Amino acid sequence: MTVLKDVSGGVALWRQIVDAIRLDIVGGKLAAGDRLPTEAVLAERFSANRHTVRRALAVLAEEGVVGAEQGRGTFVRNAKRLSYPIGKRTRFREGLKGQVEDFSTIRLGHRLENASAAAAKALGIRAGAKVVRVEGLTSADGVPMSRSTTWLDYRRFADFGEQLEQLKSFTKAFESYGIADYSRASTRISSRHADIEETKLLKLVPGAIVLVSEAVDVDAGGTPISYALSRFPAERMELVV
Amino acid sequence: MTVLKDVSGGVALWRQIVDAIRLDIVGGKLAAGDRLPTEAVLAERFSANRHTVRRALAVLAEEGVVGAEQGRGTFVRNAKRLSYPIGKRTRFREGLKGQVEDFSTIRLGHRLENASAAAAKALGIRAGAKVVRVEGLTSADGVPMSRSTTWLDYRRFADFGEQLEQLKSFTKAFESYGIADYSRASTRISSRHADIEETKLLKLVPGAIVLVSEAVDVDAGGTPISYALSRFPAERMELVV
DNA sequence: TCGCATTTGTGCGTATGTATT
DNA sequence: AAATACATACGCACAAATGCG
Repeated sequence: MTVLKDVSGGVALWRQIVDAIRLDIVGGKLAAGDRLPTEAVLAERFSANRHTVRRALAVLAEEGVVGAEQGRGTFVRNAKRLSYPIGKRTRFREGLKGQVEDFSTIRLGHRLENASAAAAKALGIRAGAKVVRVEGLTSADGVPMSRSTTWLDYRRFADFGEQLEQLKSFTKAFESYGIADYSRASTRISSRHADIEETKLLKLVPGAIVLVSEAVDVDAGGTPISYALSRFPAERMELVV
Repeated sequence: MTVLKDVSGGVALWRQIVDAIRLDIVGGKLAAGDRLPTEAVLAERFSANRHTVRRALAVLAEEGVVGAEQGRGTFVRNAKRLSYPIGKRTRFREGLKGQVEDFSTIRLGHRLENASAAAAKALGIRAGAKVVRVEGLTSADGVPMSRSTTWLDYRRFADFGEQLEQLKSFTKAFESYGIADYSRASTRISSRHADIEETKLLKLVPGAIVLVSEAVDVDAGGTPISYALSRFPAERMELVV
């Protein structure tokens, strides 16, 4: 067996520092206009060299999150983060109202496929049964906020993809099938590094973290109608229960 | 201003491969006993050299997630992940019942400190006010599952640390202050890389991802009683709403 | 205006990690 | 297994801008 002497975890220190500082900022510990601790102090805090801290700050400056001023310090420039509420009656658009000006969802297409074990279990059908798969990408004020994939039982929602493209809204598409109301049955939240496709579509740097929500919606009678897998950039969103 | 030509995201390729394969396993695409694609195929899939893939597999083997057998292939050994329920009446122990045999929490001590802006806001007190800070580490079947820090208003819960050490349970400690019932007011979920302390205590590889839950509990009258920050290893846990 | 401490900006040398061939 | 190229991280030194007395 290969012995791994490796003590670094394959994630560069500067990136961990980027994540830590950004979390302090978007999490509210540091407000817009606040001065960050000096590079020397940050280096001490993260047990890193000042160069390494400077690299992290350079990344954040590139993003517009902080700005350095020679002789004065480094300051927080932009501190906003979106909160996405999760609950019984979660609706994407309503949830983010008031937080953003503009809001848009791009439909990335739909197709028929055979249900995975996870999708089948969630929808209460047998694995391998035909399901409609719908892909979408949602942006707020031009910044990608969510990459989602939704599966629906083909027997009940054969033309869901077309309905959705026409009606532009899940709520309305469900209405066209006689579902006046629906609610969230369960949401499972996990987290991982973004894959290549997500990195590109969500405009992330490789190695960024995504929050993954696995949601099952049910109609008024409690029957599962959709199984959705949404990926949120952890650096831009937090989920609120 | 320093120009960042860097296009890599500070995450080593072998680690991205580790994460991707582990995701297939804990996500259900690969079940226990399944044979992984050959190293050559994986190398092709990730656009990496076979050396790099072998390194990733070595890490997963070290974790016990996969095992390589010469001449036969590499197989999935262990595929389980725990689910932690979040809701109005979340209690840690009850939530994980049935999923684990043994369950233990180590109290890592407590102390007095001045409330951070976040803690103060959550507890409805002024920033800088005295708060009790309690540290804990919870393990299931000997595997660390959660590292948590809880803050409480000193004026109401001066001896909470001592009570907790004696009574061994938050619920009972709250009872000793006359709080027969409490419930979850809000939970915010975010995600980031584990810091050094978390890496050590949760027995993670450096660079691993933690799910961070910021929870506020309130008494029957709706008054905030505690503000807790829990960190879960994303590779071992998921949160269920 | 000057001096001084603080803080960011820059250069260079070295060691180790990463990834490929 | 070895050789190569590049990224990461550190240590030290010094320059440049700022703010204060």
